[in-house]
Order: sequence, then structure tokens, then C-alpha cells
Amino acid sequence: MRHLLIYDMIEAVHSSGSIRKAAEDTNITASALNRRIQGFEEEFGSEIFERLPRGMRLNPAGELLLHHIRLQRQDLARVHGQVADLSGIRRGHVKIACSQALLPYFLPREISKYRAEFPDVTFTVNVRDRIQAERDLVSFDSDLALVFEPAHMVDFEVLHAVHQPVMAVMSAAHPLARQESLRLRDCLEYDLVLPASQFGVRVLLEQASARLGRKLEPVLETDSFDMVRHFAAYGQGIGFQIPVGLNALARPDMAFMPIAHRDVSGGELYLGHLRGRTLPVAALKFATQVVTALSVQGNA
Amino acid sequence: MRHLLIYDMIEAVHSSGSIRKAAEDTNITASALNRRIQGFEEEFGSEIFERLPRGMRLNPAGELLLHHIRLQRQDLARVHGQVADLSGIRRGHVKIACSQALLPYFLPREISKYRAEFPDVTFTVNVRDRIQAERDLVSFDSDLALVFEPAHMVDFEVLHAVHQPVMAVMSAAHPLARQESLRLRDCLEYDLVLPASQFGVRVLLEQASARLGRKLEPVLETDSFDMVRHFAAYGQGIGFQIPVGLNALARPDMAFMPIAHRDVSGGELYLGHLRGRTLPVAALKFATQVVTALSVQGNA
DNA sequence: CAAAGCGGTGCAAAAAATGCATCGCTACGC
DNA sequence: GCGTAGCGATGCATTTTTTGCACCGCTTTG
Repeated sequence: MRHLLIYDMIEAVHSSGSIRKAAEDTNITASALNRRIQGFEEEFGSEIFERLPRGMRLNPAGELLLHHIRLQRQDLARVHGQVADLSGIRRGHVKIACSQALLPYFLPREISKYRAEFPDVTFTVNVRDRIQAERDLVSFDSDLALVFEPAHMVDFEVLHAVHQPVMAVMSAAHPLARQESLRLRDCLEYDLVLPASQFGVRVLLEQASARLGRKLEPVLETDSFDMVRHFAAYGQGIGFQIPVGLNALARPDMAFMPIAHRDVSGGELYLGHLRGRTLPVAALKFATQVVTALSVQGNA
Repeated sequence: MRHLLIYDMIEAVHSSGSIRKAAEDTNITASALNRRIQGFEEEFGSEIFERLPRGMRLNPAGELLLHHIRLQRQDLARVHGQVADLSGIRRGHVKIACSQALLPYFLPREISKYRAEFPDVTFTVNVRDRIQAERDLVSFDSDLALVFEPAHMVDFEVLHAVHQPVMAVMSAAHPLARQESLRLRDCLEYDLVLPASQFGVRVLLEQASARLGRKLEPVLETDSFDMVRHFAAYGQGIGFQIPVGLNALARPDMAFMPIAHRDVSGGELYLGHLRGRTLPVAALKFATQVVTALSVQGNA
């Protein structure tokens, strides 16, 4: 609320006791703040601060005004709350179809962040592959889909896309973990743990290795990304995953390294909904948050 | 208050119904006003106006905000008043919504008595029926309401209530004027001058005569209490009024007699303000004086 | 008695608000 | 059915306001 900034300033001066200190909190110069205060006092019709040699103190008029400011803020917050209520942001249910990669870190984090602000919004998260996810949108079983390299996208309206390179996942003790960069052909010399063939990462890897004239021969093929990570963690070979499914901080015993872009270019993670559909408020707002989170992660 | 200008603009757009008209009132260009509104909506976090082909209308969020704006303004006015008090100046403005009965004697007397002590306090008096009066409080168009038998009283916080019997009003020469006490059925034998059906006195009389199995058939029905009194003064029938609207001393040519309590029990005259509101100093002080005056009259 | 901290102010630069011209749209009158 | 009038929105040049910087005078403090 830009037009209420002066109130913040008054409170800052009040609580810090001097214009100079308050100026730091407010991120403006003392002179600017000083003139804002003076300007306000002129409009208001009376001084609200006593000028002491050591700083500023509210005078009785200022005390009265401060009370008004607080009352006013509180009432504005109430209005905001009521507006939020009637726009439906506060309550609601969001149904999400997503790739497995989103399950361990990304979605739990985003959902709990969202629910910290709107505790009355509930969620359904269904794991779906790239084809099923779109089907879920069409049948209205999901509001949002968050999938890696979706299959046809006829009914899929993209809200946001973010590029995801393919990461090799291995034990920190693995010979390749010490290398600067990682080529696909190096990986092929070791035991591979691959997701099943319906997954986007697998498709990308198959294409890339075909270009090398090689064939992928996994020691373990699974439809559980958890399995991939854990098997790799035991030092048993190399797994693959996209960044959004990994959390470097959480696993110091593991190494996550991007495969050289010229070998495997990676793919796109798409957030979208059913084409032409107007989303419920809660779903739309959550989608906005997810877009922000994906952008930040993409830049980091 | 320059920083609250945006509120004026919002109200201007609300009351004129279009940005272009409001722009004239505000002495600003339509484009500038348009962008102020848009900017505010962005800060506020939601639209507050519906854009119609013919102009702008507040949406529900806007209605909520409008109420906040009015509350906020009034509270600021109260603070101003209190600050003025601090500096020893007794200034201020009191806005009153009242029933017609208060106009001829009661309010003029009380207001001039108050202004004898505080000549810098000014007044606005609006005649409102029982429903409109409450509406005025809600919209902050009035500080105080003084009404007979208010309708619902949801937002009405009572400061004082005083009982008012229903009085018959007639020429001193009227046959009934010589009686000791007056029964309703006696009145019904004569020509009746009645206030219109939205008035409390009329409602009470209708209920009472229904209990007698009679129907009121006025020869004159009017929404002017002055008309009632003057018509009765000419000897043309019996009018009705509550004591606060009468002044026995002023009209020796007329007779005012209470209807027997068992026939018409009378009603309550309420002084009140908007529920939960802190009144400006001047209004509060005037209210105190009115409470005193009503108590005295009630006892006399 | 010097140093540190305070609010206040002149002036140039930066930022915001405004006015003007104009667009696209919809309802209304002929 | 079509033109017109009224509406909100917007790009751009201009004006107004706000801000930052440097510095003043003052009072307290060690």
C-alpha cells in the first residue's frame, strides 16, 4: 500500500526514536524521511513529534494518530481477509497430476508453503505418466498437471515451461563423481539404473545413446524414481533424474552431475491445465506460486 | 490529506459511476484517474470495480473497501477533533439523522444550547425515516441517529432510550379537549389526521385499533408532521404525535393529551450511533447533552 | 572543548504522476 | 442496421513530486 507508506514511516520513527535510524529501516535517506514527516505534519494540521536533542518522540497528538494508524491497519487487514474469502482463495481444493520426479522435494515444499498462507486449502496429488496426466485433465480429475516432456499436448494449455537437463545420480564415492563434467559415453561404462520406458528421462537417454551407436543395458530398470536414487546411493551404478527431483543439500553422500548438453539436451518440465478451462481460484493461485518457484529454480 | 486522495477518487468514481465524470469532480484527467484506480487495484491485490460498457461499478470487494474508507475517514476526523481538543480549540462537526418529530422543538433547542457553549461546532441535520437513519449511520453520513421505534437495529448501538406515549393533538376547542383522559375508541369517532404508514406512530395506532376490531380511516394522511399539527390546529380533527415533537407552552390554542396506556402503549425514542464506532468528540459530547435532555423530559 | 549525533535545508537528479491524443469496445438512437 | 456517443485503456512527452547528497546549526557527552 504505497499510499500508506507515510504511516510506516511514522511508526518507524516512533519505534526507533530518531529519523536517521528510521531512515535505515525504511531504506530511504534521512532527509527524505524528514521531509515526509514534515509534510505530513503540515497536512495533518499539527506536529506529531517532539523534536528532542537526541531524537524524536511522539507528542500527545502523535499518540492519538498512532492509535488511529494501528486501528486503520487492522481494519484494512480485515477487509483484505474478507476479500480473500469472497474470492475463494482461502478455501478450496487443488488436484494435481504430476510426474514422479516432483514427489520427493518440489511438491511437498510448494504445497506446505502454500498451506502456510492458506491452511484451509487442501490438495490431491496423483502420480501420472505423461499420457495419463493429460487424460486426467480432460476428465477433470486434475486441475493442474506438472509433467516432464508431455506426450501430445492437444488438450494441454501450458502455463509455464522450464528446461531440465538430465542429471546423473551416483554415490559420492563413485569414480565419476570427481570429474568436472560428465559425458554420456563415460556413464555407459558403468552399471546403469534406468526408469522404465514410459518415462521422459528414459526416452531422452535412449535417443542419445542411439546417436552414439550404443544401446542402453541397465542392470536395474524400475518405475520407481525412489528406487533409482537409493540403488545409486549404495554405490551400485549410475541413475538418472531431472534437477527438480533432486535436492543436493539433503544428500551429501551423493553426487548429482548434469550430463553434457551436447550428449543429452534435456527436456522441458511443463505446468499446465486443460485447454480453455478457467481454473478455480485456489488452483490458479497455487499455479502462480509454482511458476515462481520453477523460475527461481531455473535461474539458480 | 494528500496520501488519502486515492480514497476520494474511489468514492468519486463510485458515486458518479464513471471515471470520466469522476475526473471532472476531482479536477484531474480521466487517464490519470484511470491509472490511479488501476494502480490501487494492483496494490490492493484485487479489482474493486466492475468495468461495464457504461461505466464502473463497485464489486463486492469494492463495497467492503468502501466501508473501510468511510470508517477510516471518520476515525481520522475523530482524531482531528481530539487533537483540536488538546490544543484547547473546541471545533468539530456533528451529523445527525433524526425522525421528523425532533425537528420543530427538540433538536433546535438542543443544538442552540450546545452551540452557546461551543460556537465553533457546526451541525448537519437530516430527516430520515427509521430505515434510512440506520443506513446513514452505516455509510457514515451521520454520526448520531435519533429515531422513534427503529426498524431492525442491527448496526444500531443504543446510547439512550426514552419511552414516548402517543399523544392526541387537537384544537383546544375540540370536544375531546375537555376530557380528563382519552381512550383510543373516542378518537376514532372523529376525523383523523395520520402520518403515513412508514412512521412509528402510525404503526402503533394501526396495531392498537386492530385490537379494537377497528380500522383507521384517516381524512388526511401525510408524511409531514407539521401538516398533522396544523390541520389539527384548525379544528379539523385529531392528529397524533409523540411528546418530544410537541411543545405545550408554545401553543395555548391546542390540546395535547396522551392516549390511555392500555389502548396504545407508546414506543421508544432511541439515540444511538453505528455499532462499534468511536464517535468524534463533538458528536459524543452533544450526545451526552441529548441524553440528559431526554431524561429530564421523560421525568417531567 | 572537541566529537558525535541530531533535525533541517538548498540544489540537482531521479522517479512518479499527469495531460493529450487516440485506440477498441459496447450500447443506444435514428 | 448502422452511425454515434460514451466508456475504459494506453503510449508518449511533459510536468510535478520525491529523493539523495552535501552541508548547516544545534545540543549533548566524554
